[in-house]
Amino acid sequence: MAHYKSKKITQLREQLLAWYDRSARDLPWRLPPAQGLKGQRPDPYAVWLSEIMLQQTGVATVKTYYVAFINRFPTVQDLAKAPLDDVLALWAGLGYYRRAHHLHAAAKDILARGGVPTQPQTLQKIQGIGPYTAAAIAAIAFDQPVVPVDGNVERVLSRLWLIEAILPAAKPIFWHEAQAWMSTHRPGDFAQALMDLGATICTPRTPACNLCPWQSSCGASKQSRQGEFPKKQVNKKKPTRYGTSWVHIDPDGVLVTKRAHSGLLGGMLEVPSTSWGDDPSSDPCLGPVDLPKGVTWLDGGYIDHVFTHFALRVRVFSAYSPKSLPVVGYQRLGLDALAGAALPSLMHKIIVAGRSILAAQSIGLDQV
DNA sequence: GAGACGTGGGC
DNA sequence: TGCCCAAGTCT
Repeated sequence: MAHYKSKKITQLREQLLAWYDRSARDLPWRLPPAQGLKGQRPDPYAVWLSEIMLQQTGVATVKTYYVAFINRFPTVQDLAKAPLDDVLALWAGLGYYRRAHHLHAAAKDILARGGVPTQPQTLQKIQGIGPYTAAAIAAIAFDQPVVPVDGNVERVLSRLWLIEAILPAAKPIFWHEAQAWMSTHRPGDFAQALMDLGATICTPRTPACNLCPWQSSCGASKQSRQGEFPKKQVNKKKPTRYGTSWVHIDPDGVLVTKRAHSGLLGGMLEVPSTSWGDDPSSDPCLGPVDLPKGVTWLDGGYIDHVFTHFALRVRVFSAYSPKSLPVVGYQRLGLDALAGAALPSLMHKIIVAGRSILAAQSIGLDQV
């Protein structure tokens, strides 16, 4: 590290921390910087939980889930002793459900370890905690001198220093660049300040450079090339897959079953469905053979849903039975229990579509 | 290294 | 509509 850059970094650190002291976002899991300056630290459990929820997920979305989660499971003990299904139900709609499985297993692990580890190296041994999250928890919860590198930090640093390296291959370069900022002076606040800057000022599109404490030092801003950074590999187009689902409602509720614990929507509930294939005209009769017999299936059209790596078009059929109709291998989910169930957004959409078709036909009016 | 893994919002 | 984006991790 050249001496001039080291000196520059010290100055920039102070500018950013000063900005953070007056501009820090007020977040449910966060300790305000003023309290941190008085020697307080946030609850490591809260920091860990928030960081897991924030992986690839926006702050606005996480807030609601975080509050519900921390109220239901105020401590790591509460989480560790809870049934997995309760955890999945609270996670429903947040996505990346493997995170919830990891979180539950990690709670037991953390208990066994006597608490949340303080060192990045140890933190990374825990399920669901990678290089970023380990550094974030160590810095924010324990004021360890590390600089977590997430998408915000990559964007901010690439613009500041005009780093042309292409992500994600260049992740090691960014990690190295970021550690040059490491300091024992307020490392937790510095980490959060960097992320706040990326989230509120140095945004992907139309950054608010005029409000940025680093504007006069920013290479991209000087050259009006903010939009070029960070350099990223272009995304591949995602394929479309097709399937069929059946929404069956009787007095006990809608017919559902639990998906396998591994893979897509792992451990979550689903309505009877075909597998999802590449053929748009695949025969829906290839679906579950144990659907209720002797009911009239109404065609509910289709609904579209987009996953990370493929788009999905599901044809929906729905039917109502005025008397209980149990099906082997399935359970009934009461219609008043939908909101609190482990239903992924996709399945929620499908059920809503199925119900609206029945309602439109005035079928089972008071029940559907 | 590349692909799997959700969802909602912005433009 | 479609594409990008959001505090990544695991295989």
